[in-house]
Amino acid sequence: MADNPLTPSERARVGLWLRLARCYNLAMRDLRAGLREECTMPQFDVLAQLERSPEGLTFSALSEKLLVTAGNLTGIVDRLEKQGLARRETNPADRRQTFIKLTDKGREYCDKIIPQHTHDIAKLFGGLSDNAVQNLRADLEQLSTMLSKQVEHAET
Amino acid sequence: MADNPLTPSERARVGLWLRLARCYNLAMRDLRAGLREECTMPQFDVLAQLERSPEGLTFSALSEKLLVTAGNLTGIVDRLEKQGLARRETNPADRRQTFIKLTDKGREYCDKIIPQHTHDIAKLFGGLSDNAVQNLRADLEQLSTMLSKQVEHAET
DNA sequence: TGTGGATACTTTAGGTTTATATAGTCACTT
DNA sequence: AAGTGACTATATAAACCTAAAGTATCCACA
Repeated sequence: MADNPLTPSERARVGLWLRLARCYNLAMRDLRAGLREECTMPQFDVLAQLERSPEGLTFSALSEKLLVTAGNLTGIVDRLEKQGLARRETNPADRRQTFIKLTDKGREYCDKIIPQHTHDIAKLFGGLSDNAVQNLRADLEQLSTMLSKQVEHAET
Repeated sequence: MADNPLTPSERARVGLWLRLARCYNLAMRDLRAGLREECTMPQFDVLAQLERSPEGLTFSALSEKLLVTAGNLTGIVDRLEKQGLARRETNPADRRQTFIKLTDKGREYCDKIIPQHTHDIAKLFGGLSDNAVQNLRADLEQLSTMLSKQVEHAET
């Protein structure tokens, strides 16, 4: 059994990561249950992005925003298309690209489901004071930009 | 287009959730890459739990700790068993229960891979000061207990 | 001694995710 | 004008994940 020079500083960072993951999973579980019977979480994420971009979004744009691989989006968009909520539209100027857009039905659907989901989120985090929310939000904003840099740097 | 009474307070909570999810996904992506070729993240999570419990863990205990459904664990443990890293052991006192334990090979494997993963985490979060880590860790701890209560309460 | 209810794991069906491979398209170079 | 390399979307296999239904076991109580 190799004696393991685990410094307090390392231990604290592991603890940070475990708690971050736990919060994410707890919230995810609750919010998924709120959407159930409506649509899946990844499908909702795509719809919510499309709703903000009436001009449509390409697979790569969605991929960056949602931190999901483009290969993955193929299937999600397939299912949204099958439900009549979204549609593909090839870019005539660059036939490699495909714009994904909401259908009218998809837009109606968003008008219903986005406020509902927003309400679920507000309720789930309702136990925090507005002040605590502001602080945590700012800290996580800072953390996410740090992580972006870190990951980007590690790739090179 | 229904005009949408989205209060600043709600908006802030949605922002908190989006940033939490973004941090989780960024970190997950990086840490998964560090484990690749070794084992998958869910398999690692199970191994790390087993390593702390030499007496073994039941599916339900693992399910609670990892926030993963028991049905899901069946497959993960199957794969660990196939790799010779873990084994099932029926509880003679209650034959409904199964203890999952590390094999010797599994223990050796953990001795190697856990410190490596710990190092990856420490490096990924290395950009934060020890102080910032402590604060964020405490805030997330508080958030996770609040979410647990909230979810539990919602179930009733 | 049954019998009903609870518990523990497995199974099934539908989705999601990653990694990898493939093919079409475009821009730029030679 | 053809070739190279990069970008975009798709296809596939293996793993993961949830919810819900199914099976075996245990326990309390009549």
